[in-house]
Amino acid sequence: MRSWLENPAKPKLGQNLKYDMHIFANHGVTLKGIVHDTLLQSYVFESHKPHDMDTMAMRHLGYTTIPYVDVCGKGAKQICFDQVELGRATEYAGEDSDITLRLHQSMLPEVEKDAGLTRIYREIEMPTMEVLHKIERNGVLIDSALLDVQSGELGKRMMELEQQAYEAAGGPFNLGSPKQIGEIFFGKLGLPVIKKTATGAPSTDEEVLQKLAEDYPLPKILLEHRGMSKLKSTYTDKLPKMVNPNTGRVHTNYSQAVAITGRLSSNEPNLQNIPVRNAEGRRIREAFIAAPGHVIVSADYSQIELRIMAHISGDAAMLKAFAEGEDIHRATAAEIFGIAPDEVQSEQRRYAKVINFGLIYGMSAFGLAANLGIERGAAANYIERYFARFSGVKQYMDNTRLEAKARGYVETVFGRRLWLPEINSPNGPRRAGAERAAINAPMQGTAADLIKLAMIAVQGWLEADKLGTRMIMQVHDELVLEVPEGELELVRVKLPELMAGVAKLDVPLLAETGVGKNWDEAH
DNA sequence: CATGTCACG
DNA sequence: ACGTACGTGACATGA
Repeated sequence: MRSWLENPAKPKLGQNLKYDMHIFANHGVTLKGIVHDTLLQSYVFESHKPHDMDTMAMRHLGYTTIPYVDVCGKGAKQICFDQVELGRATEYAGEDSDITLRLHQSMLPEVEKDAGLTRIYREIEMPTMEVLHKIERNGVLIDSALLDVQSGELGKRMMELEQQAYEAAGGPFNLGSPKQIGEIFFGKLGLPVIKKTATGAPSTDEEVLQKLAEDYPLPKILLEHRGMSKLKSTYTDKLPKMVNPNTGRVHTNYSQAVAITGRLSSNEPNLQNIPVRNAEGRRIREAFIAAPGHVIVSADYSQIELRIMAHISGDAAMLKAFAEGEDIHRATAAEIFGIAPDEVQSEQRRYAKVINFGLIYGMSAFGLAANLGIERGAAANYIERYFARFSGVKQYMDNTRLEAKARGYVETVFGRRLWLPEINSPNGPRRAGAERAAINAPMQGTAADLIKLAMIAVQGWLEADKLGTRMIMQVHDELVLEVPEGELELVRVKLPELMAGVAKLDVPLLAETGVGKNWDEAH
C-alpha cells in the first residue's frame, strides 16, 4: 500500500492519525495526504467530552461498537491483534474504518457551523498534529550515566534518613505510606491533625509536614525523604529506562485532545513536569543534553497569560505597563500601594506577583490569604484595591462569568470554545469551581493557541530553510530546540521573532531565549 | 483501581 | 456552614 499511503493526492482521514503515522514511520512509510482527524474534530467541537471511538460512536451515531476486549481479551490473557482470527479481525477493523468515516460525516459539519472553530481545527489543530509527530520522533538525548550517579546519591541519603526516621518514631515503618505515617503521627506520637484529606483521613501533605516541622523532628526528616523519593522514582530511576534502544533517545507522546483548555499534555514519560523550582530538582535537567556539535536552545513566552489578560480585558493600566516594557509585578505593586514604581519594596512586589497569579486562576480572598499567609480581611482589601486600579480587569471577570452562565462556554481570542457544564450547577462549590475555570480558560486557552501557532511557524521555517535544527520539546509556554552550533546565531534571532510575531494582539508578545549544553543551562 | 502526594506551567 | 486558584501526569500504597 506504500504508493497510496505516500501519495499526497490520495486523501486520508482517521482517528488519532498521529499514532498511525508513527506505526507507518516505524516501517519506513511516510503517511501523506492527511486531510481529517476525527479525534481533533471532537476535541475542537466538544473538548470536555470523551474522544474515544466507542464513546463517540454511541454519542453521535447511537451505535455500539465491538469492544476491543471482546476481540483481544484483557490483562494477562490479552492477545496481540495479529493473533486474532482473520474473520474476526476483519470485522473489527472494518467497523473501525466505517465508524471513523461516519463520525467524520457527523462532526465536521458541527465544526464548520462556526468560523472560529473551523479555523482552530484546520489552521491550528491539524497542522499541530504533524508538528507533534516530528517532535516525538526527534526525541530528546538523555545522559543516563549522570542520572545513574544521581540515583545512587539519592538512594544513599534516603537510607540515612530512614534510619533517622525509625529512631524518631521509635520503630521501623514505611516512609512512603501516608497511612502508616498517619498512624504514627496522630496515633502513637499524638501530633495535632492540621487538615484532613478528601476522604476524611488526617492529611500528611507537604503543607501539613511543614507546619508540624516547627515543633517536632520527624516531619522534617519525612519532608526531605519525600522530596528525594519523588526525584528518584519518577526521574533519575525512570528516565534511563525510557530510552528507546533504536534511537538512544527518549520519545514522549504529546496528547492533543486531553486538556479541556487546548493545552497539550505529555506522557510516557511526562516531559512537561521535569523539576525546576529548586536546586536539587533542577539537577535532573542537567541530564537533558544536546548531541555532539549541538546546543540546547530554550525559548519561553514572557508573562504570556497576563499579557493575554491585558489584551482580552483591554484594561488601560495593564496595557500601558506592557506597552512600556515595565516589570508587570512592580507596576502592579505601584498601583496597589499607590506609590511610584521605583519606590516598590521587594515584599510589595512579591505580594503583587501572588495577586497577579491569583487573578489568572479566579482567586478568592481565602486563597490569596492562604498563599500570602495573611488574614482573609487583609487579602480582601488587596483584591479590592487591585480592582479599583485595574477596573478593566474587574469588568472582564464579571462579564466572563455572565457570558459563561448565559452560553455555557467561553472562548479564546482565536475562537476556541471552552465548555463549562457545571456553570449553572445547583451545587455551590461545583458552580464556584466552574466560575473560576471560566476566568482562567480564555487565558490558558489563548496561550495554548499562540504556542501551537508558533510551533507551526517554527517547523515551517526549519523545513523551508532545510536547517539541521530540531524542535524537541514543548512545555506550555516554552519551546526547546536542539541546534547545530553553526545555526545557533540564526536560531537565537529568528526563534523569538517567530514566537512573538505569531499574532498581533493589543499587547506586545515577548519570547526570551537561553542556550546551553543541557536544558538546565539553557533555561 | 482508588487514594494521597507531588512534579510542572 | 462549606470549600476555597486553573490545567495536567506519575508514583507508591493498599484494598
